Amino acid sequence: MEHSECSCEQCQLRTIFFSHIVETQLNNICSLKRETTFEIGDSITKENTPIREFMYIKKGLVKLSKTAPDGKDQIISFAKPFDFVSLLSIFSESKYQYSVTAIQRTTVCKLDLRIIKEFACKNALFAMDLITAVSKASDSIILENLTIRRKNLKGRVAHLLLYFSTHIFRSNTFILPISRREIAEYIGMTTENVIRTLSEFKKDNIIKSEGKEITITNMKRLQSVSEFG
Amino acid sequence: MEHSECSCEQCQLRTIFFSHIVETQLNNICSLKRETTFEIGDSITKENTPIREFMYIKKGLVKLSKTAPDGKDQIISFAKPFDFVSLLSIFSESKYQYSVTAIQRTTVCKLDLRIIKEFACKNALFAMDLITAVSKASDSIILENLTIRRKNLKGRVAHLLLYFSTHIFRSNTFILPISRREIAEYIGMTTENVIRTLSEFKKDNIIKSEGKEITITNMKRLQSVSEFG
DNA sequence: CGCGGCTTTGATGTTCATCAAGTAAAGTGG
DNA sequence: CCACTTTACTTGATGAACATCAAAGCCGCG
Repeated sequence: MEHSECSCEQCQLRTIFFSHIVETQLNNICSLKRETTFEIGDSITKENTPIREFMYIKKGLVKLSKTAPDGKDQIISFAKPFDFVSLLSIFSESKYQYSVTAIQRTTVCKLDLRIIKEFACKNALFAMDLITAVSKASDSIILENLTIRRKNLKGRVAHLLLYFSTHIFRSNTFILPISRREIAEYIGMTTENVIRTLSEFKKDNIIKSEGKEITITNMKRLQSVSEFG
Repeated sequence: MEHSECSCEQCQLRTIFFSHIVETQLNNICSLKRETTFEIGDSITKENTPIREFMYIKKGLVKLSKTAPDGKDQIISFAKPFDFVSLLSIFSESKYQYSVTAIQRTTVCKLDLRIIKEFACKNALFAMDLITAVSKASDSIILENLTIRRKNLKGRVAHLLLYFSTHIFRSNTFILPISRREIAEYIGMTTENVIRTLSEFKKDNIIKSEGKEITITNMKRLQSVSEFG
């Protein structure tokens, strides 16, 4: 974890997320921000710790997870910049319900949550922007979970590969930022069966893979497996 | 579906949900409300239809569901009064992502969504209340789904029985408001296996059941099945 | 270098879905 | 109101899908 600075003037989030905050107030907010960079595997927030900050991802990739009573992790979702993942329970709970962990080098901008709440209490349009963001973030998690639940093992693995290929990397070739075990924790299957499925995709020439490097060689086939599997 | 009226003066939701709206404005809002009563099985909202209204449940019980491309339904959650289920995607989407159906005689209060949005845009404290409600509603759905996913068949059925017993009816004896198939659609198993599990619970003297009437006779045992199963 | 974590494959067993068949209950039209 | 159709419920038999257990190779790291 390291601290760095990046100019607020060029921040794209500024126009998207704070569009209803006037310039003078915004500069005020920006002057209070703390920017932090997390390395792969670094914990950004931990479940059951108090929520004190409002955070957004400027760069990188994170996973959202929760540890079950038996010690096993469940991955809830992944988030990239503009996904505003830290919105999830910050307005309903005083403690994090989920952990957030960097799965790529990730830069996060933090603001004191009290300041954000104060602003929201005074600026209704900003509050409305927050509602929309919260609503979108939760909606996509709920929908994605439903989608995964109705697929079988192969369909789920195919779905995950397509998710990273189209949503995250926008390329047929990419470095999987997560381990086989993490895939399993996300799709709700065992590590062994995830590996078996990937091997099978490889044997059937649907993908090429070497370690974490994946190339989708037969996109149509993979899509069909995801849809009907 | 029938229309009726119930005095706003006694409405409990008034104090909870509209606590930051001044009396005169509130009376304004209340005068625009439309109250509707739905019978069991009646559709309250249908997925893919435009969202025009802000709704809250005053009485009864509903299920939230979505139809998969193959025609099979998935039940996302159940909601009782004060659960504000219609909050789910109304601020992020223009169409309902989910269907809401009455599983008990249910009374719903409807307000033009534009009016609510207008109020929220002017009244930041009200908007903050909305954020909290949206956040709570989605959080509990996401958490509940995670909880169910890590249980096996018996654990899931036990969990559902406990959910209705403790959350909804607050009694060891209750009339299940849903069919075996709906239980299956909620916990993600087949109808046959839900029935088999209930029969087994009955044989093991964990529950008594006759049709939809359920009595939990061995609560500790059922809790243990839910926890470890 | 050795240890632990990640990956891989195979063998085995359990859990659960599917298929089939029948009863009961509830809605439908003549 | 009764025959008819449909939907819900139930049980059993079978097989497929998936978890578990075991063993070994690989890689990074202290």
